[in-house]
Amino acid sequence: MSNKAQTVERCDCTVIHEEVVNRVMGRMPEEERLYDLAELFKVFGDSTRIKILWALFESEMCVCDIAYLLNMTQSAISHQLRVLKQTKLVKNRKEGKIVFYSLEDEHIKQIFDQGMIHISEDK
Amino acid sequence: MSNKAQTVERCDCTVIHEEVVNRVMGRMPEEERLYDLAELFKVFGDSTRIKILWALFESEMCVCDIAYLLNMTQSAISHQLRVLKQTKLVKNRKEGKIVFYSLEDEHIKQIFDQGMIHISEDK
DNA sequence: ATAACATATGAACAGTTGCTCATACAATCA
DNA sequence: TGATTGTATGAGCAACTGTTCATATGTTAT
Repeated sequence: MSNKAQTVERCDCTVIHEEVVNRVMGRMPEEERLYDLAELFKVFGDSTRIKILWALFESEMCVCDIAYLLNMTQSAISHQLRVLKQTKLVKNRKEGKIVFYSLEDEHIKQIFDQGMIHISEDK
Repeated sequence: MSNKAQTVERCDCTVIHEEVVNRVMGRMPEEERLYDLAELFKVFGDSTRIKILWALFESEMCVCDIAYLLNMTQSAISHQLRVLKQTKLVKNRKEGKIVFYSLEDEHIKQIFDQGMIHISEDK
């Protein structure tokens, strides 16, 4: 509605192709959804977390094993697992003092596979 | 090979499930590919860049129009377009003083769609 | 030429991120 | 009980990121 009025002052140049802008504006997803999408990708945008998730594609693992596998500190892994848990990408299960982490949603693999395809297409 | 020897000193705890670790280790993609994947997602991990790309799904646009559409500074958009160009996600075409940006690879949309599906599944 | 406009770019700054280190917590075992 | 082991967590920090601001570049119009 008054989207246009809101946006005028920030852009320091003239709108050149108003029809295009209006059409695209009408087809953009909600601001909040795009923000959430960016937040999801932000979580994927760290190689430690990518490695953890990829490891969990194969099997549930405890913190110690993941740390060993990735050649990293238990603390570093634990911190990252917390991030992954907060964003509902992994869940955990306790067995004595050992905590096993696994994927919350196997769907993630498809996103990674799509990403891999993109990377492979680069020359 | 000597992967195991290499990694021993960093992990400050005992490996508990050696069979699991070894199996997973054997099935992990190359370090570099996982790094590249993280780099790709890192680019997607910013809502400004997500918005720009989503806009370009619809139509090629010039810098000014994108800035207006997203209610942001021309400079901010220009900086982000540079990032997207460097990572080969967008290309541009010059027409007089106007520079039109468009997607380098329509494939990206599929990654975004997968991400959107994941977000929607959250309660 | 000079002015106007679209875009690019470098410096600077605030905010964020991922790790380390020390330590706390929790479960098991002696 | 105390010692050991697996995990979690807070503080601190160096590195990075995204924006703003000022200015440069390049094109068109007068």
